[in-house]
Amino acid sequence: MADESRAGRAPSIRDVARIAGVSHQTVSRVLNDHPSIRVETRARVQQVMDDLQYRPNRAARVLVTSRSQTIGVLASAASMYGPASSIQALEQAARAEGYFVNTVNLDGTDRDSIERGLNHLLDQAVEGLVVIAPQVRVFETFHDMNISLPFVTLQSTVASQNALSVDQITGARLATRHLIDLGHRNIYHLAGPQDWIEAEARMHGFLSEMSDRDVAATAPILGDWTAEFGYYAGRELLRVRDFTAIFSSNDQMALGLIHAIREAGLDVPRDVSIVGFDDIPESAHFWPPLTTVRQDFAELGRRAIALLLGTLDDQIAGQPGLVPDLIVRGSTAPPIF
Amino acid sequence: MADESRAGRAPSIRDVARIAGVSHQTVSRVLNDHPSIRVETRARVQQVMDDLQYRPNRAARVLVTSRSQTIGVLASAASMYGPASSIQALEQAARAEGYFVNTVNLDGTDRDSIERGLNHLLDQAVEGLVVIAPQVRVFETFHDMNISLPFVTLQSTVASQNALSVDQITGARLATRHLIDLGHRNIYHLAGPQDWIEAEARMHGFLSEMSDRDVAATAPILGDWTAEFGYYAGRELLRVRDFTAIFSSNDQMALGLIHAIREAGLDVPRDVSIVGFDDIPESAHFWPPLTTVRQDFAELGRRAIALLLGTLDDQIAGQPGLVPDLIVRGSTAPPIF
DNA sequence: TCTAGCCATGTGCACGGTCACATTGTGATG
DNA sequence: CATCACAATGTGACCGTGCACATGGCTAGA
Repeated sequence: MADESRAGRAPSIRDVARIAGVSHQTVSRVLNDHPSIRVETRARVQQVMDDLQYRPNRAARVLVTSRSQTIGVLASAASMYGPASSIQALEQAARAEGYFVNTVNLDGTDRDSIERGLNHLLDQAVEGLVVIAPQVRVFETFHDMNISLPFVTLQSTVASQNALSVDQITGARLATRHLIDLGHRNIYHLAGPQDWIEAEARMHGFLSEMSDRDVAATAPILGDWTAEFGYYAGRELLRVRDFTAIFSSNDQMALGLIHAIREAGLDVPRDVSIVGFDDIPESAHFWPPLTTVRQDFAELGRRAIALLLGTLDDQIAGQPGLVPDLIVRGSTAPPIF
Repeated sequence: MADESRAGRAPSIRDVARIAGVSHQTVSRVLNDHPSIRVETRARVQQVMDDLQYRPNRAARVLVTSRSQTIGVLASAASMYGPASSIQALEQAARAEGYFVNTVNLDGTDRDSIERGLNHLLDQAVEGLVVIAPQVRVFETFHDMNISLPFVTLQSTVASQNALSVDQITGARLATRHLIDLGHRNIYHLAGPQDWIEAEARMHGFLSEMSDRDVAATAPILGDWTAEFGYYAGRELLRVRDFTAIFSSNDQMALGLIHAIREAGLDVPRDVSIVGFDDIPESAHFWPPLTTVRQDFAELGRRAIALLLGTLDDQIAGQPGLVPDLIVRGSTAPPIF
């Protein structure tokens, strides 16, 4: 019937060309801002494109150029505060550079899940990869796959060209030092899951600082990041009350700890001092407001894109990495003797 | 040099065909599980594909079929607890149905941002859209664009075929009723931003319930969802202490309120009862544990996919929508007279 | 034995762009 | 005035798949 485009297919470059009375190549040139086009011609073609509501077919373009202008993000634990913040910032940074971002949430840490996610991204012909692999397992599995694409890993605290992270050891040391400086000598550490790279780094930082200051440390407790776990761990710890401070590996567990402590009729920070990690937005309004270690997740995301796109200035590149800050609030105080 | 594939291009269906000694179409059949292929042939082709590490070119496939097997998610506020939970569940559900998911985080609520995000998804030839549009503005702007694609909107409390949401009004009524039943008569409502659909619905639910029970209501306070705001609003409210309970439109603001109340030397729930909304995982460990309204965000995400793919059983389709639950914990008690 | 019908496979084109190269016309230069 | 460079445009092939249709062989029924 209509002579425009048949079979429900969207108008193509050739439809535009025919109506505008030019060759398909000229239309392509308009599309790509080629300099050698008469203003008048460009305008006419543009007009037809608007009339037809023409939109270039990305698949066709990707097919011939093998370039997608897309960066893939492989994220595990994407709903946690840190990763979520990084992703958001990263997406914005990428967009500013003219790139698209495709995010895949892994549904597990097993090799299969990772492969599935990776395949999805490779199918999209992504040109680079940002891997948020906070778990050892994901990190290693990913590396084993030896990808030929340029990629950057986030939150993995590994001395490497393309691994970006906030210095967890320093952060943990800061937290621990703060407690020691306040006079605490019996300090527990509620760590994250064993298979999380950053959890291990924080634990390491804690133990190093304790040892450097000649304070005896008990074995850290391995948690699962949830407030729930912090609560039960707190209850357990309170059965033998042989500590005056706890350094929790994240804010949620710290919240659970405080809950347990207070439920036992004790006070934070009078009876027990608590330090968290991450500085989630809620921490400032816990009761008491939580002393914690702040990491700049957004900056991490931005740097990932900069590194990936190679637009990293020497200035930033020369920096030793992101350093976290200790935010002292109300959950820490000197111990009572 | 090598006779395999030239110019760094990945091996194609034809490379596989040549080496396996069949036509490219036969390879295509193996790829698509066509029934009429001799087992032996299939095995041989499969072997070559493995050897070459062949992976089908999605762009080519999309180009010819105009089907992408991809669902687009247009998300605003994707880092908030609700949307994030829905997205994660939705992604999993889609994957189970053999679909991929592409998520775009809007970087603003203006028309331009929405258009950019939408264009990105359309470029990917998505076959359906899930729009997480909790703000009025996003919701309306999106509808104005009258998309020809099938789509579902989430979190928008609108009576419509393709708008899915938890019943906010009921939720707000539940919270309010709980407070009234406890004996409270001076109840404030700390609402969400005016331009959020669900904030308005909750406010509406609050006012309706108050009016139904003949309890006079003061004008709600318009917040911004943050604990920070809740804190300052609390401080402000406490200057004239003319209430015994506050229903906060989300848990974060409730946290801020509790902070302010406690800082003023008062107790929750003895002096003031607080009810939140959402039941974020931390709420159970606030001090006191927060009475709040739980919404099943994950189910919402799953239903979005089911609705979009039309696999929704009549049973579910007939249901009136998701109903939230009141979770009574420690932040509410009868008022002191 | 002939033929219909199905199985297994092959041939050629279409999808919607980009790229390399060809073809004009035009003004500057010697 | 011939030559040349360049601007503006056109032509045809190609990217890697899937689809429609063709082909040949084999089996079963008339």
